[in-house]
Amino acid sequence: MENSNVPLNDIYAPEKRIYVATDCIIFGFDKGILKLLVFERRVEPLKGKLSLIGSFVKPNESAYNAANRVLNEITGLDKIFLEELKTYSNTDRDPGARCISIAHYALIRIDDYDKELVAKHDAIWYEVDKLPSLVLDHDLMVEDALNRLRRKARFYPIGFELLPKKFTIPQFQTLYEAIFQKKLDTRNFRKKLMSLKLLIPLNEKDKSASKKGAFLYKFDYKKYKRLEQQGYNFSLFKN
Amino acid sequence: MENSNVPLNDIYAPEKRIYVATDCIIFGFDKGILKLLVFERRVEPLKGKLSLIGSFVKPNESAYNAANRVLNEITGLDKIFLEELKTYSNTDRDPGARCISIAHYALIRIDDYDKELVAKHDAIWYEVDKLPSLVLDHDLMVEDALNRLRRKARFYPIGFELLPKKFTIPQFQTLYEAIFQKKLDTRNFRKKLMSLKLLIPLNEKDKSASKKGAFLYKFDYKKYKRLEQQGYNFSLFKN
DNA sequence: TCAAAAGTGTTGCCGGTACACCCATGG
DNA sequence: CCATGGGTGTACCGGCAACACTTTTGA
Repeated sequence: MENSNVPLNDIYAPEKRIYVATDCIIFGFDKGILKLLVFERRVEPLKGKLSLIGSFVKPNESAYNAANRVLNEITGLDKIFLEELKTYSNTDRDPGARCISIAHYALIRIDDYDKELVAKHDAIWYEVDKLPSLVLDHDLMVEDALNRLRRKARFYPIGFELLPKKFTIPQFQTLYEAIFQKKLDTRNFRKKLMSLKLLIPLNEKDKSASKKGAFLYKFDYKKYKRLEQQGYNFSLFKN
Repeated sequence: MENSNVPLNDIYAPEKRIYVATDCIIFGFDKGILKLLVFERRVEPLKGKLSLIGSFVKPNESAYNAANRVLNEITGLDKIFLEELKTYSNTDRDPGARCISIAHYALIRIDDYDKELVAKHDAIWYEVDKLPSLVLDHDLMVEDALNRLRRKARFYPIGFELLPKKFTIPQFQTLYEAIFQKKLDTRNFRKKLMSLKLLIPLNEKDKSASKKGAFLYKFDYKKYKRLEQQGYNFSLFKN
């Protein structure tokens, strides 16, 4: 708004209050499958119904901070990938009150989070394509978040946000196949990923998935951030 | 939020109220220059200061509707390009009150709008790169909107939203040069634009800019929308 | 007749895509 | 010794970028 330093009752509308909340679409990747963290209500109202995890935005925090707080309460994680998705503000979206939600989406490493915390909050990981219907407009939020994730993953190598800190190229590829729901060519994917020069090779192999074992890498986050600020083009596919 | 059908005082936080507003970053294109519509305060407080045009979101409208209403009040225009940009919700962004703003950006044809309405609202078109500092966090909003416009224009031929209904190829190119702030190659630009097959040639010339005159075209909006839904790739440049 | 903008093709290069086989190893 | 997944190279093709001259016409 364009004003400030004026008494509230002067320019700030005395209209009916609008509540401000945030909801988080939390993606994880586990055993080759893309998952979503949702929350099952164990009490009335809407007992047994699934919903995204959210909260009101408190007076002393930004919407981003609110989303971050929610995420931290449930997963114990901090400083993870968290971005604003969009705002949902239809007047009839929440029959309980006039309430808008500033949705955020997050990418987390499933093996990092505190499993006890997750369980304690009645949160459950669902496979993205087996997710039942959620309350309110949360299905729409999930759909929008998936589209956003796909666009983002096409142009940025954000896959690493969902993988363990040490990961293999085949893991990375499996993740991308899960996101885009199609098979990718091993050689081309590898070539492209390597050409970004953002993976630091480790002298270690992960033998959990094969007898031969695959080399582990870690992501050069600092270099990535530097290039990103220079507007570097990371796109992993054209189509 | 995850709840509904419960008394307000039950789950809806009784915390200090957060006000919900929207601000519009309105782009126009006139005489080869990219412009922004801002609003000059003629009364205290902040007399003479420039600000974006905004409003509180009313209880009976969505944020998008609020932005649309604001735009309509000032320009008389309806059904124009209008998209959510992002939400600004830092606790200290508005010293007058705890207020968040769901910013939207709009692209309008300057020759279409009602000049009287604009003048009556103390609104002024400023060249984008000569824009003075605005109040609150509005400078940041403008910067974000410009980046968004550039990204959007790189992947979608949205230029037509800013041009008159009948326009010439050189006009289109000048607009893109204004957006990206660099010269583009005439032949390549034309070739690429034509290859999209979204321009309908008219048997008319516009001689206002040259003696030879340039052919006029109109945009095939329906075909564009159809292709857009199919996920067609419109990108006008790679870099 | 000239100034000023409109319009037009070709070529090289880079990057995307398609495609099939050998390697290493644990069981 | 074999089944399983890891890892590698090449050839074609389309699209991007670079580049200069002719056309039209009002003044």
